[in-house]
Amino acid sequence: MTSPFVQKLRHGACLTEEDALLLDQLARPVHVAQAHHDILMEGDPPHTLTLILEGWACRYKQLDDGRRQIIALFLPGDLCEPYGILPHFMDHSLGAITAIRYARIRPDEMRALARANARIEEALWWDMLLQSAMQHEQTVSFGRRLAAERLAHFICELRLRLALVGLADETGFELPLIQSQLADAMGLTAVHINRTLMELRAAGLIELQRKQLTIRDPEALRNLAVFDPVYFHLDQRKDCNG
Amino acid sequence: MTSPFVQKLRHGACLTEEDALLLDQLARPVHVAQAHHDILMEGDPPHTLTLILEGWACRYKQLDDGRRQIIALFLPGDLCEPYGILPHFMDHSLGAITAIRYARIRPDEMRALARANARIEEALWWDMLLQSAMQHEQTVSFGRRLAAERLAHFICELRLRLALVGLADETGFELPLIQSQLADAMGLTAVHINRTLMELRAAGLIELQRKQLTIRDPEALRNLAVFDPVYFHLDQRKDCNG
DNA sequence: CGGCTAGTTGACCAGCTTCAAGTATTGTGG
DNA sequence: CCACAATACTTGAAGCTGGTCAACTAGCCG
Repeated sequence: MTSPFVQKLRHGACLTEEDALLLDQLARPVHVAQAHHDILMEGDPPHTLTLILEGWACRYKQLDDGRRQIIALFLPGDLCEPYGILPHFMDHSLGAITAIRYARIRPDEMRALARANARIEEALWWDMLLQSAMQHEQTVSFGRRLAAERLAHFICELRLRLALVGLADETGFELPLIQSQLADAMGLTAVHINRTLMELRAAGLIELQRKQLTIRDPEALRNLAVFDPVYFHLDQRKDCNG
Repeated sequence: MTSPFVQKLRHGACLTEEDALLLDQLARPVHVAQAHHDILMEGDPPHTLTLILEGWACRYKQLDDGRRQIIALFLPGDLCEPYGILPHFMDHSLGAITAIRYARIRPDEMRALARANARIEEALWWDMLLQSAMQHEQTVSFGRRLAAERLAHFICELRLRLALVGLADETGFELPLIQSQLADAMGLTAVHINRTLMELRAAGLIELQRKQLTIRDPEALRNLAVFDPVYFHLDQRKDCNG
C-alpha cells in the first residue's frame, strides 16, 4: 500500500521501493485537523511544510469585506508549498475542507533528501512543474472561460489529479465540496454554481448527488472544457525498467 | 552596474560580489528577440530556461477560438520557469512584448550552482516563492476583484516589481503594454480596460500617456487595490553584514 | 419532529462584453 | 519632413453573463 505522495510522484519520476520508504519516513509524525479548521492562517509563521495524507484542504485568501477566494485545492499526496523554502509569515491561509490527516516536513530535510537522491529530486521538481501548470490553467479559466467551461475544466482536472492517486476512475469521484466552496474555488457565486451545475446535469454531462460526482459523458465534458492534459507533463518520466 | 537578475535576487538573500559574478556568468550568451515575436511556442521543446535581461515578455495561452490569456508578465531579471526542471514540451507560449535581450540557461547548470552555493540557492528559492505568491494574488484578482480594483492592484504590483530592479520609483514607471495587451493580461476586454483606465484617471489616481504611467495618488491607489506587499516576502533576507 | 444547513428557483440588477463608429497617435515611404 | 495608412484609443448603445436578494424546498442530525 503506497502512500498517495509516493503514488503521485511516481508519475513524474521512477522511484524505487527504497526511495518510497525514504519519502514516507519524512512524512511523520502524522497530524490531524477537523473539517473547516485552519491548519495555518495568514500571518502565521509556518515552521514546516504541509503534506496532505488524507482528505481535502485548500489554500485561500479572505478580503476585508468578506469576499473569499480559494486559490488551490490540496488532495491526498499534495505538498502545499514549494518544497525548498518557507516564508517567514504566511501570505494566505491553509484550511481543511474535510477532516484531514497531514504531515509536517522541514524544508531542510526535504532539500537534503532531494540532494542525496536524484530520482526523488526529479520527482519533486516535476511536482512543482505540475503545481505551477495548474495555476496557469486556473488563470486561463478565470480570465477567459465561461462558467460552464470553467466548471467542466475544473471537473476534468480534478478527476485526473485524483486518478493519479487512485481516488478516481473514468466514471467519477467523491467531491466533498458544497456549492459555496465550489463557488469560492471558481471565482463565482454559489447561486451561479448551482445554475451551472444544473446546466451540466441537464446536458447529460454529469451527475452529482450526496458528494458523489458521476461523469455521464466524459467526451462531451472534455470538449466543453477543451481539456488537454498535456500540462500534467505525464511524459516527463523516462521508462521505468531495471 | 549589477544585472537585474542579481539586483532582484539580492532582495531575497545576501549575495556577495562573487555570487553575483557566478550568476552573471551563467546568463550567457545573450540572445535577442523582436517585439511581438515568440521565444517559445506551445508544443516546442524548450531545451533551456529563459532569463529576461532587458525588455518585457509574457507567458500566454491561446484558446482555439482566439481568446487569449496572458498568464504572467516577465520583466528584466525574471526567470520564466522554475529553475530546476524543463518540461519536455511547452504547455504555453513565451512571447516578447517589447524587443528583449535574454539568456538561455541549462537547468542542470543552474542546479549545480545552487547546490554549490547556499546563498544563491536561497535566493532562487525566494524567487520561486515570490513567483508563486504573485500567481496566487492573480487568482484572487481574477476571481474576486472588480475591474478597477484589479487594475489598481496590477499597477501596484508592477511598480514594486520594477522598483526591485531599479526601473520604477514612487512616481511611476514605463508601461510598454497597449490596452489590448493589458486586457489579455487582466482577463478583461480592451474596451473595458479603456473605460477602467479612464475611471482611474478621472479619480486622479494615475496618468498614462505615451507609455509612461504616473501614479498621481499612491495611497488612494493602494487603498482601492487593498495592496499589501507582504506577499513579496521582502523580510525573508537576513541582515547582510560582514 | 424540529431546526439547521445546503440546494433550488425566480426576479431583477450590475459589470462587463460586443458592436460600431469616430478620433488620436504612430509609423512609413516618398 | 510631410502625407497617409495603419494601429491604438475613445465613446456610445445594446446585450449577455453572472451577481444579488429573497423565498422556498430538500436533506441531515439530534
